[in-house]
Amino acid sequence: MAEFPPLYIQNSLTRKKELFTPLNAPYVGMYVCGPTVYSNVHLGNVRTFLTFDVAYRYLSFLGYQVRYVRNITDVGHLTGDSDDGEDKIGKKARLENLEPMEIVQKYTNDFHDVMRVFNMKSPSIEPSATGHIVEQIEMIKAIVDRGYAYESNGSVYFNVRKYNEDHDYGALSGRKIDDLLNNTRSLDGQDEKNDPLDFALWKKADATHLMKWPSPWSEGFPGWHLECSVMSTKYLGTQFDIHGGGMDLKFPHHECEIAQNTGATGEAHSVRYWMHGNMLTVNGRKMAKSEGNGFTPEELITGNHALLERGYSPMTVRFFMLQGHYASTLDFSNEALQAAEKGLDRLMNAMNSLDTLPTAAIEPNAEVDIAGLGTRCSEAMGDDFNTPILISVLFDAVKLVNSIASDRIHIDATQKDALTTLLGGYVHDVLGIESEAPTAAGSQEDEAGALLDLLVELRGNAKSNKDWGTADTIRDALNGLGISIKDSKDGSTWERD
RNA sequence: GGUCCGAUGGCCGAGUGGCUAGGCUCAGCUCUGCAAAAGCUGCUACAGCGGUUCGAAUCCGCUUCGGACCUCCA
Repeated sequence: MAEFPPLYIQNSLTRKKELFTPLNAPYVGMYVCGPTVYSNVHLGNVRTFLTFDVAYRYLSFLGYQVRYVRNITDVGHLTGDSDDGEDKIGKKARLENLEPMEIVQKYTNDFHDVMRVFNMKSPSIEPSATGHIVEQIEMIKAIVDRGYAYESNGSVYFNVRKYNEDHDYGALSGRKIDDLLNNTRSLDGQDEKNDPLDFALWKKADATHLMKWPSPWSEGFPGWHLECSVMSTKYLGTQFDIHGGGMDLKFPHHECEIAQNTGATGEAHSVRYWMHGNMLTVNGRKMAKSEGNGFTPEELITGNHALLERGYSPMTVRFFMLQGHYASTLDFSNEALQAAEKGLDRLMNAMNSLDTLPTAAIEPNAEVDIAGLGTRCSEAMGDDFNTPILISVLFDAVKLVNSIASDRIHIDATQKDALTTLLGGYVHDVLGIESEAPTAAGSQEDEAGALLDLLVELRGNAKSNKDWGTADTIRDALNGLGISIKDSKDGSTWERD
């Protein structure tokens, strides 16, 4: 690890960029709030998971052994904060006429498909809320024992005011409890709570409720915020390194999480670095289902959506998102996607030409500095995972590769290896960018490739005979099939558009 | 209403006191039978007003516009 520059992370809790020092190097614990599986994920969700996928990849790249925990929320997420708020899963089950666990399975499968399509690494552990009901009940007991929660009509609520006397409720989100109180809207059906600020740890279920479990207080279900406190503690301990999630979870979800953990143990902040990914916007507004401006990855790929001029590949979208920093809002537009598509194409062409790069036995250019490129790459990532800067350095490498390929610059075999390792490491391992394989099956692809090679060879012969008509006929016909020909001094090559 | 954040060239998007971000687009040139690809060159911007400073896109103040959170949200 010594050869890499230090890693700095913007910590939402302290609002400072801090040197990252793991609690127990070389181990790193990272918890990320996963999806509530009651509907298809949209592109905005994808952005957050991409942010932490890259963090996971880079930490691993640095040599850390990362335990990456990302939960599945399959119970407890209510449609509103009032007492008659319905569980999102239960509601969807009613609407789709399915068992709640069928809903959970259906959308969990969808989520995993999407993660795969965008080349996200699987987390080390993917726990679900329903699998940890016992632990959640235990944590509620601990919080009650410490006096920070109370029972009311079979439900249990967290006592925010009492907690705030001993600790700082609002430390993460920068809120003052009195401001919160003054600005809390009056919601119906909050009679059970002593204070509008209090939030549910356990909710008593009515007779029609589909998902419920026995507890010391009632047949019911856990509150939404509780699962993350419980599962992060169970798999990463009461203190761990990184906690991530979307910006919109900062309050109240993460604030409540801190309160629960602190309330249950008496120990202050259990998370050392809080990271929050910013929102994907459309025409300046947050992409959200309620706005009707969200689209699913499938719509994105097919282009079958009013906002999309045409389809874009998952890698194009991945690359597009990585060209912005995770902490900034990123505005979606067709123009930006198309620009990213071309840029990615240029990057991947350079990657593909690495194998055939010529190496000169003599006089490699002195100014070629592969190690320097590598330093700039790791410095960029070390500065709060600054992928846009990393990509700008990678394009310098692309320029170098192209110059070598066209004999303008010479390198030796050692430098070629270093360049190949560098690009492979940052493009594939860190950024998770892969070439998008043609859809054709392998053997057919081989056959087609052989035919294309033959056509290119025939065209080469025609060119040698200055038979431009034949040469252009072949080129134009292939262009019509979506295959372009590139001529160079050493001959011609083909590639699919 | 409260809290916080943002405004960068034709477009997207980094950068936070002096030094070329990068990608895409556009124009010219080189190479090439032509084209494509590639390379080179050019287009050199920081919402407005005021202040601090030898020097500000970058710090401070005000103004305008936009957004997020405060309710479920990645």
